[in-house]
Amino acid sequence: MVTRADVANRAGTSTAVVSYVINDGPRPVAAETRRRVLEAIAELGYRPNRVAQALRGQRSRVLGLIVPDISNPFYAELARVIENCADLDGYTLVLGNSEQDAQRELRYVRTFLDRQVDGLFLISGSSSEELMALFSEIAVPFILLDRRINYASNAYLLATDGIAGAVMATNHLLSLGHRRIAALCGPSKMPSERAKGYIQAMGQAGLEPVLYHSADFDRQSTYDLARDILGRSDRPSGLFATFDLAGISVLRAAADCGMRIPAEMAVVGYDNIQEGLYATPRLTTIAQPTEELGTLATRHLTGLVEGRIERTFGMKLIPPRLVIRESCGWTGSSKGS
Amino acid sequence: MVTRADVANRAGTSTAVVSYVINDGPRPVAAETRRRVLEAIAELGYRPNRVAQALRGQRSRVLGLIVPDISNPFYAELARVIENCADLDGYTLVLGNSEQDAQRELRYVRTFLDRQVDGLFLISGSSSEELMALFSEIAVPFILLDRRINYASNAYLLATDGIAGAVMATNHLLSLGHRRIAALCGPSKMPSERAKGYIQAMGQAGLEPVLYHSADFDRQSTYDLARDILGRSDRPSGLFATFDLAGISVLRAAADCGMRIPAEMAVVGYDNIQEGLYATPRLTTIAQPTEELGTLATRHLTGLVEGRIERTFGMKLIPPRLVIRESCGWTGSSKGS
DNA sequence: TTGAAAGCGTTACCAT
DNA sequence: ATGGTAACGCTTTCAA
Repeated sequence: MVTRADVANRAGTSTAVVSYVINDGPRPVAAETRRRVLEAIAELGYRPNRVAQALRGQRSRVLGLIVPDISNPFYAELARVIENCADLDGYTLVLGNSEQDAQRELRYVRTFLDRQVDGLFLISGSSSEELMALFSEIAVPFILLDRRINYASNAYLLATDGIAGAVMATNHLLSLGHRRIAALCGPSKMPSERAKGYIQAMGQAGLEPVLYHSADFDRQSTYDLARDILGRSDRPSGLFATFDLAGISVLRAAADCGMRIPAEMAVVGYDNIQEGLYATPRLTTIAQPTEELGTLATRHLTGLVEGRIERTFGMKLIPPRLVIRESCGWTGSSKGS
Repeated sequence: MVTRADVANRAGTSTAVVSYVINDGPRPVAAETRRRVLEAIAELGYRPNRVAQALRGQRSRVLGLIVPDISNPFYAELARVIENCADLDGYTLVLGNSEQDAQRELRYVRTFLDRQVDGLFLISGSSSEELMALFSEIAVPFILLDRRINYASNAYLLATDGIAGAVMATNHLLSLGHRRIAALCGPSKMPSERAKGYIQAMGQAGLEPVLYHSADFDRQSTYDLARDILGRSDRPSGLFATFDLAGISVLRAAADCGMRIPAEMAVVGYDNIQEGLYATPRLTTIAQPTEELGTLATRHLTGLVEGRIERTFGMKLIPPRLVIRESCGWTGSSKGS
């Protein structure tokens, strides 16, 4: 490994001066000396050791991202945006799959902290209570993403407005004339904003909410639940799947039950993952602006890290939007995207 | 930050001894001293700084993963397996999206190397020639994953046998009676093993291969291409999509053209991403054993890193397997999974 | 059995 | 304008 000392040696100067030219400061270097240093760097193919820099300075230029499951398309799409954005700002991303497990989340937070990450993105699958213990440990800027937590603490939260989105979804079904509308949610131990929005909209319409909970957030368990729901005699005519993966499972389950969508049942999803646009029928859904969410999150976090932004605690809710496609029938108002 | 010195202080001993108890060596510690140290660690909540450890030792316990695009389900699923496996072995994963760009791959390799990763997984989107420059820079154990590269160098390659898989796919179509079989491939600048296998199988059957190339590996461009193919008067009766994302685009395009699958056209995909099992119709495909691939890759890389495995250059090809579902019609032989 | 100290590659302060 | 050097937190050798 070629080190700074080698460069200094070759350029006939000291390591301090090499630092000055590399970092353009904190002190000036004579033009001629700078030239020699640059030359030595090029000749030796020297590149600074980031680990040493991280140890010495306070900055590693590494950001941590903890997601429940990277193979879930929504998180994968978000991770892509964040990684790209971070890379643009000169940050490297370390990744952790928490599997919705509070213990694992905590473990990753610690590991990342021990690795001196400059900041942390956390898409938590845990409840607010479980998170409290975690919060107090996080000594770097961090952003809670996507899942709305009942934080009483030092977090900055960035998400789409789940209540508003769910209200939109439910109202869309309502506007299409449906009255027996159910919601397909994830595991019940995690009451979501989306369920709340659905309940609220149903209440406003004077209707009784019906919630179904899947065992997990994956395809298999949502498919199983969907089969179950579709097989019931009191099955709803409109279904709000609180995440697209579940919505797509419903599509599949309906096909397997010989039930046509949207003719015999309307389905709205939530997230707007790419897959929904290619599903058959195309899934009507509530769009989270993934690009915007990821970009804002990264900008904010790097801003915090670099001290360009004042560390304010609070949250920013991005308005979701309804994307009308085929799974609820046409209203003729939009073609969707 | 609580450091080793604080612990030593509190325990009334030296930092060396603290090291000995933490690392269980390299030298023994008296039971009583060890007790005091452990106590101090617990009381102070001390955790070793991994950056300092990495700088001092030669090991960072970080592995790099470079994928073309983490939002591609196949890579996301693979990344998940790798991350889990690495975590089990005590390694943290850093992630890079290369976007199939040789320049970006090189940039990530360098960045990761500068961060002292212990090893590297590379799923390259580049040609063998472009990679040569890159290979020579990699000074740590590394594994080429999934894409078969014409390496002449120091890489260990782990992939499913693309030729065998493509032959399987083509033969399946052939066995169903199809004669006009085309292959839908990714960008032509990247001739794939899969295309070769298809050509080979067609040749063996005395048939003329027909290759179509999409502009990119994403859904949009494969969908566009599929529309184009389906609209042709000389359209094939069987289509081999060399990756599932493309296969699913074909499904969608067919629905939009009013063409029924498998009745009017048979489709086989490749990769066996989860999505294919929930698509309508369910996609018949060639399965890459993602779990096995990721596990083997990680085991091998950590083995290399830890010197448990001799560094042999070469490749390991895992046999793919045909998963028969609905998109080619039934042969009655298997129900698929 | 344990303490002191060198050294990993940087950075930045104190000198000159 | 530049050289020397301490310090970042850790590991391990050398001495005791």
